[in-house]
Amino acid sequence: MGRPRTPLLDRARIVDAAFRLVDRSGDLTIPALAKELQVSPSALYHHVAGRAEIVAMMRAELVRTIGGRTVWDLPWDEALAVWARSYRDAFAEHPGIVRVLATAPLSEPFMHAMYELAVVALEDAGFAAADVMGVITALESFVLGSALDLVAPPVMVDAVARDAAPRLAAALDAVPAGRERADQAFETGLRAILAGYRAMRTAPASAGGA
Amino acid sequence: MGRPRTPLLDRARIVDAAFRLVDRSGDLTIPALAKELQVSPSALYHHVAGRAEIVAMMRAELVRTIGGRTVWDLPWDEALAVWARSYRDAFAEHPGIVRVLATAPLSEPFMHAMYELAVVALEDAGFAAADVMGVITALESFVLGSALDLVAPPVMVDAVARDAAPRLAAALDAVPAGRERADQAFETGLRAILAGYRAMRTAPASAGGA
DNA sequence: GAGTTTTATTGAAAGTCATTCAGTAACATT
DNA sequence: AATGTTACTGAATGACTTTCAATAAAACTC
Repeated sequence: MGRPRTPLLDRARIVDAAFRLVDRSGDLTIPALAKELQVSPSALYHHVAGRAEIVAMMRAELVRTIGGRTVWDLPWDEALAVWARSYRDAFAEHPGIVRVLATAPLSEPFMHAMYELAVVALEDAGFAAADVMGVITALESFVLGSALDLVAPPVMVDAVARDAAPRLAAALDAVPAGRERADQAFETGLRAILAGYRAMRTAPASAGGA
Repeated sequence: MGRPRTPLLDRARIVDAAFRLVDRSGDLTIPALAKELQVSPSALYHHVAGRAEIVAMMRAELVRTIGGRTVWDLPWDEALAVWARSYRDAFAEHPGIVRVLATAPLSEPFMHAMYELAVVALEDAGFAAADVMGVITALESFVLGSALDLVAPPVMVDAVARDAAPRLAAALDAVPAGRERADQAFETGLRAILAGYRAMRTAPASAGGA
């Protein structure tokens, strides 16, 4: 009892353990986290405001690793591709974190630096000022949706459903299983979006109802 | 006490109340749902197996409304656009349901009929068999990500951050707020993806859709 | 270096939530 | 009318987040 000779906790150790826990169990609870850290649950509250703050710190850590991997000096479309891939990879490295984050996502001050770089790169590449945020947001939505897809249960077509949906069954047979399936879909979508963006840049479409 | 003269609950009334609750509070708890239905929490367990089943029923209801709205007789790209918009609209009509569903999404037998129609339409339009599922999945990922974006807190750039991220601040000023912002980003991304898909398509199997 | 304040932990407790189960009274069947 | 079934209630369990007084070591003050 009482204060330990050397501190058992700090914010870094808490986030690390939180990642370990989520990667292992797919869930984040205070009792489990305290156990992982060999500490009583209430001890955590001297270092973080609560569970929500731990989640926010994990999100920040994730964003940090994304931002660090992207090189905005590349041509804009290559830079966007690198950005999207490392964004999704960051989720793929921690499967199960999507479930924890999906309920209150992103748009933290941490994102500002990253967004700033993206805005500059796209405007310098010739995108209309009014379009830039839409371009970034749409790509980010695709990335987040693809991260969800990564952890979604696979579409199963059993023997019964095969009769009702033969073409679907055949289309699924033509595709690999598991992670590779999700990777292919992601690359397909990424290529399509960037192709569309290239066309939009030369012939700018003011998004909206026009 | 005892059995009521006329039944207070059935599965339909439970789902309805669950939608009302989620639309109002953004959350789904058994006590709140029971209160909405003027019933004790334990009464619900005579009609559904548990909270997870209520969520599954809400998901099924959502999928039902999506499938009914799409017309696959249109040219493939228009059909895909209608499908994506009604998919997202279904979420937009129940903001807050994304949070409840995001942790275990879709790919139910309910989706099979819809997928089957999409596969047929795309293959008839000239997409390679190996590409079709990727095309559908990528678009679906974009739709789900956009649904998440719909309920995400807006990116705020306060006075301090304005200095650190001036171009981001300007780009945000060039864009409307709230729902319209999300709608614009969605339309931007949808147009880009479809443009990319058009370029990817090899050649129409036969002139014009059935 | 003795006394005081600050700090990092524990353990108990309150308030929520999902779920189960024994009781109860109306309905349905014979 | 007797019996069984059905649809509810209320109490209870175990898990969760969070708060707070108590404790003892560390850090500071003089």
